[in-house]
Amino acid sequence: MQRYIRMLREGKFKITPRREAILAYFMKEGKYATPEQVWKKLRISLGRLGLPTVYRNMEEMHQLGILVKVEGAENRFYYGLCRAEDPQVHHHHIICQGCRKVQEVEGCLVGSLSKQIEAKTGFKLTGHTIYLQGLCQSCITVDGGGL
Amino acid sequence: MQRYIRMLREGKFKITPRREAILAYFMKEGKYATPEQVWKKLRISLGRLGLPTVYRNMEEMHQLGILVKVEGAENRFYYGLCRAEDPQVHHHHIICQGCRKVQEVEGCLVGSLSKQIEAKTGFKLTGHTIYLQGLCQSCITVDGGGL
DNA sequence: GCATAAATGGAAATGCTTTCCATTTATGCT
DNA sequence: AGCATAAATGGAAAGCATTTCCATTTATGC
Ligand SMILES: [Mn+2]
Ligand SMILES: [Mn+2]
Ligand SMILES: [Zn+2]
Ligand SMILES: [Zn+2]
Repeated sequence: MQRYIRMLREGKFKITPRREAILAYFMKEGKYATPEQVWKKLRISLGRLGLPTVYRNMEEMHQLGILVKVEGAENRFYYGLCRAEDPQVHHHHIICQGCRKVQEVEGCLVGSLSKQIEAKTGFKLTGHTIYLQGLCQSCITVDGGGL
Repeated sequence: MQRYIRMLREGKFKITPRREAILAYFMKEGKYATPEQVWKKLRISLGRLGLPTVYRNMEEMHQLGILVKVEGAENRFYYGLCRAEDPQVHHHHIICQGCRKVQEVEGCLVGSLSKQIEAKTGFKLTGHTIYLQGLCQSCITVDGGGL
């Protein structure tokens, strides 16, 4: 938690109850969620909470590297906590299709292949985004988990 | 062209002037585009053309594997023509950030690494989506191309 | 404590995408 | 060629995730 608070401070953001609550939510859940899902949950304990506030804060946290952002089905965006030691260091994530848990995948999947890709296509690679879907240990066994 | 027409037929879709026009658009442009961009262009020559028709047809073509669908910035979706011999055979695409040209990248970037990923994460991989961004030959030289 | 810029919430706006439905059209079959 | 029929189409309206506005509240440094 302190880690993420520090990242917010470094980004010149104030530490507010709403931001702490959002961080706590993701620390506890460990799964990816939409701003609306977070809002519905936190609204209860926080009394008052605006949906735009949740959208704003989650997007800011994404910009800071605290949250991963992925496009789910149905044209909505989901966010999950990035647990890498240093989120700035390029890496990827895999998301469980059963329970929506997010897990780090260290290293870059494209790095070692980039030369080949550039040779074959004639393009110069400037960036990439990878969405890995899978099933986590517990969802493999119970087949379906929690979704 | 005939290739794509055949794919439509196999999907039980009728061959209409609108569908032919959309295919022709992508054959000619070779770049990715939003339904709205396609609509604005085709509306002129077709006289009458509904934006929902373009959305519907492009999404159907995407389902058939004729068009690639990517999320551009600003939360909009872009489509580009898939030129692989057999679109059903898994492969990837790279998109030029300069001129938006779409090009095939044969083979799978994850395939050879999947065992490693599964070993490291404990997840079982079930799928993946890769967005490769780059600069095509002509956009490398003129730095910026056409965007 | 105080000043001040940042954060917040509720309402309203945005804007991409989809739905509705009456009308038109492609296609298979006489 | 003519017909029947399910599919396709367009215009208007609706949906809906996300953003913007702005008056009020609050975190933070001094
Ligand atoms: Mn991460
Ligand atoms: Mn392709
Ligand atoms: Zn799981
Ligand atoms: Zn280019």
